[in-house]
Amino acid sequence: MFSKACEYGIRALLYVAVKSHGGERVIISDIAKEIDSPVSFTAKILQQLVKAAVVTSVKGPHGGFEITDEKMKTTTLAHIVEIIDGPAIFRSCGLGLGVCDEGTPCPLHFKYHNVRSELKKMLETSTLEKLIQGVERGSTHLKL
Amino acid sequence: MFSKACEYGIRALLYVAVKSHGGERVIISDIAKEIDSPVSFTAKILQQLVKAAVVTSVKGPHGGFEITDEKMKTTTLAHIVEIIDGPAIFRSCGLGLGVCDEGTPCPLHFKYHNVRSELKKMLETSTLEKLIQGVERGSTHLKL
DNA sequence: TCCGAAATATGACAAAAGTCATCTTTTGCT
DNA sequence: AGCAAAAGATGACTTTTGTCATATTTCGGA
Ligand code: FES
Ligand code: FES
Repeated sequence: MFSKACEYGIRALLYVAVKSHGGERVIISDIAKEIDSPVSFTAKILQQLVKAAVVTSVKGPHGGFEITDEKMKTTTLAHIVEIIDGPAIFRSCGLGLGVCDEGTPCPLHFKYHNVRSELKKMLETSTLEKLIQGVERGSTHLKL
Repeated sequence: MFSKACEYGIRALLYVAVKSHGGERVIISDIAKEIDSPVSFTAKILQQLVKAAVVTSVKGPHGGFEITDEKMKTTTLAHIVEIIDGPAIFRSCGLGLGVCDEGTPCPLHFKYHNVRSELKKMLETSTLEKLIQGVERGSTHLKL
């Protein structure tokens, strides 16, 4: 469904959000350990998200990643997926036609369109703030 | 969402089904032309589907691929996706956790589970027979 | 029986995704 | 000023996915 980069990116961001919520900055090695992901790859993805201004980074001693309460509230999974995997999943044809167009629909178009809308809605209504609540409560997990 | 192999496979099967419905066998070069796909790659995928007994092939002059009315009725997109891409899309965690388990759910689990079920239902209720109706009517397309 | 048409099998190759390692830059602290 | 800790940048490498090409097998028909 999503790329590995996207999966790691979301999990990393959620972990940063949990820590930032508790007032702590977090370093990449800690993130990778806590979400069980490759360190360097995770770093690359976080860089993308820093550029996209979703998360902020601080270099040097006692540096690390952090995310503001404001960003937690306004950033949705839809944003993150679009940044990392691009908009294709929200727009492209399920059967691989060049464009997904009501004018020349593929045989699956109308049904697929529904499911895709559900997915989109789900991602658009999932903010980081909401998602970390379960993690803080210990009822949901970022690794197994 | 689906791999290219899967997209080509579905489109190829639908084209075979349309032709078989009209009593014609169809050769690989014709399929590739009509669904706008690479010939050799499409051949490989069709071989997989022949092994899985979804479609039948006949070698030699006037050979080609064909699919019975019975198979068109009973074969769903869910079957095809599972044959080509495997069962991961129906079962794996949206955030890449090793297993998708109610016991140790990821923060997205419950919402994701819903969407995934919708997708599954959609694919399970889409038989080849139903899907080719639009193609025969000219209202849906296998290439643009 | 021989020829040609077709699927099948195999492997080389290219592109993309994912992983790993190394070096550079920035910055707080002593 | 110098050290060490951290992100940032870069590139090599591996694996997976997708593509292309070539040989082999099967079989109908002249
Ligand atoms: S045209 Fe295929 S999903 Fe819209
Ligand atoms: S555990 Fe992540 S989707 Fe079920």
